[in-house]
Amino acid sequence: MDQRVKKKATIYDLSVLSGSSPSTVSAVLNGTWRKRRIKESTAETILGLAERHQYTTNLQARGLRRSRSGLVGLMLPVHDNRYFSSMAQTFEGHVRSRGQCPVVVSASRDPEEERRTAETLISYSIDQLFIVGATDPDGVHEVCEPAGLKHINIDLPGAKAHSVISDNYEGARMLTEAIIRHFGNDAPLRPDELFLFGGRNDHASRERIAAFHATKKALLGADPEDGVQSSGYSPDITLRAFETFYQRHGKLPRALFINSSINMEGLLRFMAGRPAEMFSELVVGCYDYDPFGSFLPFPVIMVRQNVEAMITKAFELIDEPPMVPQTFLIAPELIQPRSALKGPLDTLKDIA
Amino acid sequence: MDQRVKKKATIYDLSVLSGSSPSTVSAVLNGTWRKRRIKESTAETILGLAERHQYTTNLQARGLRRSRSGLVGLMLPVHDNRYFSSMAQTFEGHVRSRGQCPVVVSASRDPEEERRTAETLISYSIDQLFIVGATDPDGVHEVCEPAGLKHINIDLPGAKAHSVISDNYEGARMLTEAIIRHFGNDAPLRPDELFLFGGRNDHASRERIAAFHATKKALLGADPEDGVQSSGYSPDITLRAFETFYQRHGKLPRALFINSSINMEGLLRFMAGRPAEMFSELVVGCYDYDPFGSFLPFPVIMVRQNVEAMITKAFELIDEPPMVPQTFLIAPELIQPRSALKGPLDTLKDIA
DNA sequence: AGTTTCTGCACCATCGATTGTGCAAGCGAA
DNA sequence: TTCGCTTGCACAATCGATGGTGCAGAAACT
Repeated sequence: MDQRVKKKATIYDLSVLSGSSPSTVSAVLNGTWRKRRIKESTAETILGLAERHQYTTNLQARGLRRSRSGLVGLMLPVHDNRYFSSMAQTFEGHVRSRGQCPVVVSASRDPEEERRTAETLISYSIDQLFIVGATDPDGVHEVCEPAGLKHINIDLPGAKAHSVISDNYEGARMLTEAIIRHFGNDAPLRPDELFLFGGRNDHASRERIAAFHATKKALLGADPEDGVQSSGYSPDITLRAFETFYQRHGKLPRALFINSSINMEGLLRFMAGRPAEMFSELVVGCYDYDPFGSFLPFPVIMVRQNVEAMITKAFELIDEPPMVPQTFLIAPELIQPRSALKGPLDTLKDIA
Repeated sequence: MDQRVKKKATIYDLSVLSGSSPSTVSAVLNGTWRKRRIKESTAETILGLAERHQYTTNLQARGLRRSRSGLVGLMLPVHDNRYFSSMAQTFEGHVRSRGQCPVVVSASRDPEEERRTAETLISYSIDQLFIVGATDPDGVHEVCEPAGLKHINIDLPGAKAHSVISDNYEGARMLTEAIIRHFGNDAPLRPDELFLFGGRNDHASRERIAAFHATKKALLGADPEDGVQSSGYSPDITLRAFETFYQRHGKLPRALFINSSINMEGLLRFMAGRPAEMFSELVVGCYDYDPFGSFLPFPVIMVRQNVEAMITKAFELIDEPPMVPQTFLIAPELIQPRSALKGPLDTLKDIA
């Protein structure tokens, strides 16, 4: 009946089998046949044959002809992190519901890699590109623009394309305030007891650091110079920052503002092998939400960025972009310690 | 100089500009020009023009002609989980180092979606497909086989394609033993104080459950019937399982074997809003490693599956597959509480 | 000088689908 | 009967790159 090891059926095969021309077959299979005034019975015949012979469209051929592919790209800094992986999860849902195919790749926060990755995706004629947390969004823009690829920045803004980012200043303000207030009036926090770890010189870090400074000053009346330890987005560099701090001061601060969950992993590394009691008085604020991180043995106040809202807004913008590049802020949410929130996985059905 | 809004340069454009034929241009650009005895100076001219005009290969056209795409697919159940996201991260590294383009998609543990996703990827002529944790690996195989697509199962085995999975039995044995031994001899664990939560009727769960039973019997001398609460791979169903248990017994077990980090999130949800003291005596073993999970306020012994080894083995197998489908076991590793291990992100460079 | 062997490249079919255009047959109206 | 409109489809160019084949001219050899 069917050919077994044979190659896949094409419209030409179906054309021979049905006695119609390839163009007719094509029209029937891609749904434009009514517009082309193909008889219903002809269509049925062809659809039947397609079914029987397991026809599937060669999307590379279609893409070549149409010069688009049905692929929608998401470029992440990294996969292995709950913030970005929830981004990927949410993104996939949106893309699928539009009948397109999501493609998720990471570019390691390397500007060079970011551009190469964008170029590769362009070579596959992807239809849209969502650029998350790029180190050099405008560099990616320079690649997308001449190719006519619609793109949008998420999480870290660029100057040349629309951006949807979380309101880092407000989030960091809330977080700093929550950390300070957590101590109450019995043993109030002193300005030199609250430090920020993590971050580099990107827009998000700058905003967060600015809010951190401002809020400390506003609520604690002062803000020593050395309150910020940049340590990039690397657990190990953050670990070393903690070790250095510890060597110098003989202890950790009473309170920490940690710039991201990746930096928080640096704290974990610092904790490993040291006695749990060393951290029993610690209060931590972490910009990013991780369900497990929320249940550590000390209070961890977290900021959850509203991924769903960011992605939704990004789709809106990419569909009908305003004339001039704008940046949209999405309000993040303060999460109290010991909170287990629902995430994108909760929309999937599962069986026991 | 350059055209700005103009379409992308093609080999035909370069052909005109250089005075060579398209096939010569093609050969030069794809590196086969020595084989075709193209003069070095001709090649240089063309490469210069390509550079100047920002030529990039249209990979859909190449893919159509060659009937492969340079894309390598990874199909995950979900993104938003450290096990799978580390899989994605590791996979990307391997694919990139081979000069190909990784494509990561998730299929929600839905057999139907899994097959559809495979079909879509096939339509793009992907070169290889790595199928991770599929609910119906053989269903996916049925789709890949006739298309001649090389594929391999990871994490959950199939009968029809090679599989690389973690040694679930041994992992669960170690984990169960570690949980039991954690109690020492002062207040040794009774068989009815250790319960397993999570899992469904898949190969991994079955192995783990079998090892759980066997080890309980071996070390504790008995194993009550109701020691296992399946709750799929869903935090919410797991939450309900804990609630039900709690209602029935008025307390949690002293010790828990949790089938995966996703189920562990169900425990988090149970913890949320309940006093921390309720869990102060708890000992948990979790099959899966999550750095934050390792530092919860009670001892959490984890099993880390060796993702790097699994991916490496999978690439070996997909490159030169043995004749008959085989399943390869990769030893997982027992992780003591409060461990912050390095992960795939640590291979990336970062700046502070 | 005549023949063979290289060099260096051009020609052209091909991958599979899309889409603008053209045209024959059928039908109704004049 | 003839004109004109509609119906239903076929034709053929096209998207961009690839690779088998063939062929001129130069070089090497007898």
